[in-house]
Amino acid sequence: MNIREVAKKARVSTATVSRVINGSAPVSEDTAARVRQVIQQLNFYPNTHARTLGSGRSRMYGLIISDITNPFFPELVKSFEDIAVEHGQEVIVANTDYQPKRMETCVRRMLERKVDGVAIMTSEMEMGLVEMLSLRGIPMVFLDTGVVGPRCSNIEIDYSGGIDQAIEHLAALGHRRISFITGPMELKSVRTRYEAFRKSMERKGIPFSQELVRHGNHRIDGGQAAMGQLLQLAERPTAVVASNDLTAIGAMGTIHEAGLDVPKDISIIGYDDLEISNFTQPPLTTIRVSRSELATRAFTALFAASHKGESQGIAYKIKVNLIIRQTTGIARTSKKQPKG
Amino acid sequence: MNIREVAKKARVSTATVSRVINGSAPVSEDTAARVRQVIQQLNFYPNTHARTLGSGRSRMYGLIISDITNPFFPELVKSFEDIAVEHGQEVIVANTDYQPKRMETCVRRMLERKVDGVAIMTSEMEMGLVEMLSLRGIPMVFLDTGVVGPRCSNIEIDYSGGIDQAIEHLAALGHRRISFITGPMELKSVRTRYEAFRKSMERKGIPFSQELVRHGNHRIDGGQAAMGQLLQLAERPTAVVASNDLTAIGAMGTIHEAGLDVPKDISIIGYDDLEISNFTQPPLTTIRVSRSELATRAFTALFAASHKGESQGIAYKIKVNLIIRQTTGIARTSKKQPKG
DNA sequence: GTTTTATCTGGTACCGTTTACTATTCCGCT
DNA sequence: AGCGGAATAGTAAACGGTACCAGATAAAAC
Repeated sequence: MNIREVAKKARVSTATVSRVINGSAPVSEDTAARVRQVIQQLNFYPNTHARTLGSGRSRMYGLIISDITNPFFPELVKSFEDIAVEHGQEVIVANTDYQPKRMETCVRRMLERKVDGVAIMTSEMEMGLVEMLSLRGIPMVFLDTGVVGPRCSNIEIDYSGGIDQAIEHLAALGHRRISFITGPMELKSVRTRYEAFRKSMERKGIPFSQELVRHGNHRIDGGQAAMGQLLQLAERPTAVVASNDLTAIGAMGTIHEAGLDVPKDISIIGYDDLEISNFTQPPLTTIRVSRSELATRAFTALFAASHKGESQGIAYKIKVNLIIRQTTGIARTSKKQPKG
Repeated sequence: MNIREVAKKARVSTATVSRVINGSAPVSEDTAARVRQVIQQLNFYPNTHARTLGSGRSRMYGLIISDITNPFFPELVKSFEDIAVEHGQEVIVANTDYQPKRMETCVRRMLERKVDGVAIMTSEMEMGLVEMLSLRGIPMVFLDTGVVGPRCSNIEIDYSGGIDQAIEHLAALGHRRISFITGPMELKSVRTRYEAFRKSMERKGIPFSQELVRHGNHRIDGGQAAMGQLLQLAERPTAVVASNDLTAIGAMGTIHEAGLDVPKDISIIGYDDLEISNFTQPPLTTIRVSRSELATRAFTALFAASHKGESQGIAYKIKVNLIIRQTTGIARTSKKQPKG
């Protein structure tokens, strides 16, 4: 079943069938109707590979993420796919598994499949790879790299703004001893958050001490471990800001196990606002990063470059906002430590 | 950059280059080395679309799931992808969003992309579509449909076995008043679990009453709502079995909000064993369905059919097992109801 | 020494579209 | 009537590989 059969049955040339399918050139209403009917009747659908080969455009975008298993990503993937399908594009996704090295495999897969553009939504990057794509004129969009150039857009998440809101909120509740649990420090976005935390504390005139900082891995177990260490402190924090929600969830678990209460003994703030964060016990106060906005921006940038001939990249900035739920409360006056 | 350029530079024919790339026919070590070097040097990688068009095989499998946002699926997707890549295949995934109608779009996308096989890991099905695939000789593998035929395999999850283990466990703890919260009853797998629950109760000689059954939607909010209703009961259950983990998590939330304790007042058992279920407060007792086993089986079935010419489908059965954590405990003697 | 066989290589017809480039028809206009 | 130009439709050359067929060479068998 191919375009030739359709053409024969509709008594037209393959070119005309192609024109009807793509609306790429005017076809008289009579012929068009006839062709459409045959297509329907034969249940014909064009072979995308042949299409790509012939036209040079695959109608596909690549989406590179760190790990589909990290709850931050599925929502992003879904939003991106939805909007893509709406615009007649397909999406192929690839995972880097947090390894910058695997990024190469991902990019290569994108190139082999001749994507019309690629959204790189991971923090771990290899700048050399940008070149591979850029060289071939493939539109790109990044997260937090800051690079914007021809066919290369960037989306910047206002991490600092979020941290500011968090510190502000905690300060208003009387917290002065605030911990921070980071993610893997290799990631730029993690360092950004950490730096933002320091500066924000400084700005608020809250004493910042290295002893209140612990490193996690952006997974639940990392949060648990880090919180474990913080609870060992002679004077433990009254509030903890975590680099992401999973870390915060892990921290909460450890606090509970230690027989302490959130938020009575310790307040917690996460980052991301995963869907489950609304259903933890108690529901997590967190800084929301809208995945759908992220997806929309990424798609828009790509679409502008690949379909509207927009050659200059765009620099977006995404605002985040603090969602106050029930893991933050008035600072416990530290005069009495149940566990000292 | 194409195979012709490589051929020219290596002073061989395109056929030879193709042979070197695919190892499809013997090539002398000298020429092969030369070709490989040129490929390296030019950083050449073949165009998959042209490859597919020429050979008729796309080296891609389709994976149809309900919703990537449902935490059950990402792990499945990942396992499936990993094993596929290991075998030189790629994966394209499509979501049905739980709508049987959208299944058609998914299947069509698979056909357009000429996949070498498709794994349909959703419960919502449209048997007519099987025909579309079957007609074109595309290998398939299903979840819980029971259909096995030429190039059509099936994986059956032993839902009943899991429910049996759950009821057994609860009975041993002295529970006699056990609730069940279902998922959307349109799904076969949901009905199977429900039926299994009834039968298992009967077998154990525990009185089963319709009033103890509530319907959820396999999402957290459904579990919350259903649990809310159960708490209204004059005599409320001492244990609840949920059709999946999300439902169980929702139910737990409602119980907490009502000022009751899990498992002291009410025991809870989920189904699936999501990653987060290990980190709820308290960690959820649940019936584990191994996603990686599911993925492996699905892939194996497809691979056997598409690469080993195995024409007869395979019927797999996957065992599940109860993971006892901390949401189940000794049944509270119902003499006193705090909220009556 | 000739035939057979195996190994290696080149030539080229596909695969199923798209897209120049042409060819035809039908207008309105001078 | 003759002409220019839309509007339609057809022809055929790409696109970048694969795979079949055939030729050439070398090794093996007789």
